Amino acid sequence: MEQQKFHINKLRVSGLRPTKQRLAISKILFNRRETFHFTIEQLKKVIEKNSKKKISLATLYNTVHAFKKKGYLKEIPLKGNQTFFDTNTSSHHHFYDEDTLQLIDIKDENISINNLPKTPNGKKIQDIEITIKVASNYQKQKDN
Amino acid sequence: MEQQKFHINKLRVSGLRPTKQRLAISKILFNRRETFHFTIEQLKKVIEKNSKKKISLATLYNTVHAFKKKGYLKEIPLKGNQTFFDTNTSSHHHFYDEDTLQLIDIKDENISINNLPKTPNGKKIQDIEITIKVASNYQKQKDN
DNA sequence: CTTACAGTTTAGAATCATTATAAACTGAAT
DNA sequence: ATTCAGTTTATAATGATTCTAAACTGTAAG
Ligand SMILES: [Mn+2]
Ligand SMILES: [Mn+2]
Ligand SMILES: [Zn+2]
Ligand SMILES: [Zn+2]
Repeated sequence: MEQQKFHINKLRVSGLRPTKQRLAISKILFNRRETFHFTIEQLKKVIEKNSKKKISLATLYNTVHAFKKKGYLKEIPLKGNQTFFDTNTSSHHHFYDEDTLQLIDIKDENISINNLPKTPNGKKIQDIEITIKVASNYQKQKDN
Repeated sequence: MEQQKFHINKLRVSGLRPTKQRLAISKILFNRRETFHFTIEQLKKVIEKNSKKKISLATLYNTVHAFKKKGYLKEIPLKGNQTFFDTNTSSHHHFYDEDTLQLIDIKDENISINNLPKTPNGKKIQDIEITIKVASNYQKQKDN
């Protein structure tokens, strides 16, 4: 288990105790080649499949927010009842598939916005993240 | 009251009975020169100021959703606990002031996105709306 | 190896925006 | 005036998230 040590160290460095729960969640979130986009509810299901001991919902919330605070996760601004998290913490854009409710990273670094108007007086831009809703054409638009 | 007739007609044409409540809400929403961005809670407060008879919260929700369905309001995709509505129903972009929690229309028609990557297979773009978060520079970024 | 304790986990309660329910009310057609 | 579908309303229900306070545990010190 080389990964194990890696995650333990990462947690220690962050001032977070490497508990069983945090390690289990770390493995599921960060032992991946691809970006992982998820809601807490989705994460719960993955945990229930992969882990024998159950982790309480409160701990899932606690841990995900702790990871976010430490910069290991990003929260994705998306309207809807549930909040999305993203293991890709760089500033980037998304397609949002309204059929499957899945986020898809836009890897193209060349995407750009032109002719941006001046920002309101005394304000600075904090963040620009574009979410492009896509769906199968024939379907009715969601009543979101 | 020319406006009154206008709103009554608009409601009738839409297949909505022109009730006292709907007329009161119509006046507040649509007798404006500027776009109005609001949450239900904000609308409730404006109503309470301007109208002697109170309108139940359920009716506010019902009416706003009815107006949205008829195309007189747009729901703005914005993360957060409360949903925003917009009297400007055209496709357009926003600044979101994180200090005041206010939406501001971007009127510049020339804004454009360049180098958009191809959409996922079999999917069509439904909507692109950009929300640019702004805030006073000196402030800490919101823990949204 | 024990002890001690801050940090962590947990079940369950609380919160809060929104939606559902079902009874009372009302606009408007007859 | 009568009638009834459409509407309003108080209230309950829902569902995601946060809070609470008690039990537990990683680890530093002895
Ligand atoms: Mn809605
Ligand atoms: Mn959060
Ligand atoms: Zn992403
Ligand atoms: Zn607008």
